[in-house]
Amino acid sequence: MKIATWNINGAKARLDGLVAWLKESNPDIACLQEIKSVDEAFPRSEIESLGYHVETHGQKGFNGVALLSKIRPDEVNRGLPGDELDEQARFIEGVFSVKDGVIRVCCLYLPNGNPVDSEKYPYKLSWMQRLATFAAQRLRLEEPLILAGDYNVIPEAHDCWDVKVWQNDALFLPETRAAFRRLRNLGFTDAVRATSDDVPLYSFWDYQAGCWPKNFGIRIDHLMMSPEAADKLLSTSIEKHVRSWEKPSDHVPVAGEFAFEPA
DNA sequence: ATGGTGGGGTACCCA
Repeated sequence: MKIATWNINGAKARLDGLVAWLKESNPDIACLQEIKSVDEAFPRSEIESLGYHVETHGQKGFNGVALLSKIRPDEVNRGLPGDELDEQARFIEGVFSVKDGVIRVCCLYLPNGNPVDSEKYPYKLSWMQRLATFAAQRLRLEEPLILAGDYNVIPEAHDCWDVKVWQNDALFLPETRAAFRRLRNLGFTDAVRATSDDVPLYSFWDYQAGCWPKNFGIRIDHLMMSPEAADKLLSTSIEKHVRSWEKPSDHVPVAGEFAFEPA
């Protein structure tokens, strides 16, 4: 079973690429971020016609997440718990039946946090605290759980092309990386690093200043796995070629192949 | 060189 995450940077603008990617990559579950669409305007029928169930948590103008799946979710939850006043659409969770039980997949779009001297950085850190609290609660279920999404976190120095450029950025500040490590220390494993050495690997290349042709990238899109999910991980892929497609997103899909069987 | 590009939606916000 293939589970993928992709920040598509606008569902309507990226529909052709999304359809092409679903046909080519054929994920069983796809977590999309930055759909930049309200639920009613999401291009649902085009995706359903490819055999996917579509669940969205949309918002006007920016943010918004979607969960596409070949198997119908048994349960769907929208919004990260812990702050009822937070109206930003950044989180959707689905529970799916598989052969030996269930898997739980959360699609998240973590706040960027820049500029760091604005209210946006404390919002990012509090969102990460809420995520850790939620994740710790979910771990007690002892289920295969995958927290997939655009974390807007560069975990380590080798996850960016030049530390000097990123050292004061909200994506790499010590407090940001410490909050990400807290997830790891709870028991979550980064799927890509579970299947690679500490070599530079990127999932995002800025549109500006020729970052893509120069390979000036960062790795900020992650699949974090509970122990029960990590036990089933077979392989991962960063689908880098998608960045060369026409009208690309600035992110590429990141996927994990898992030894879960359909129910 | 304080730039550069792109989506959303129609004046700026967000990344």
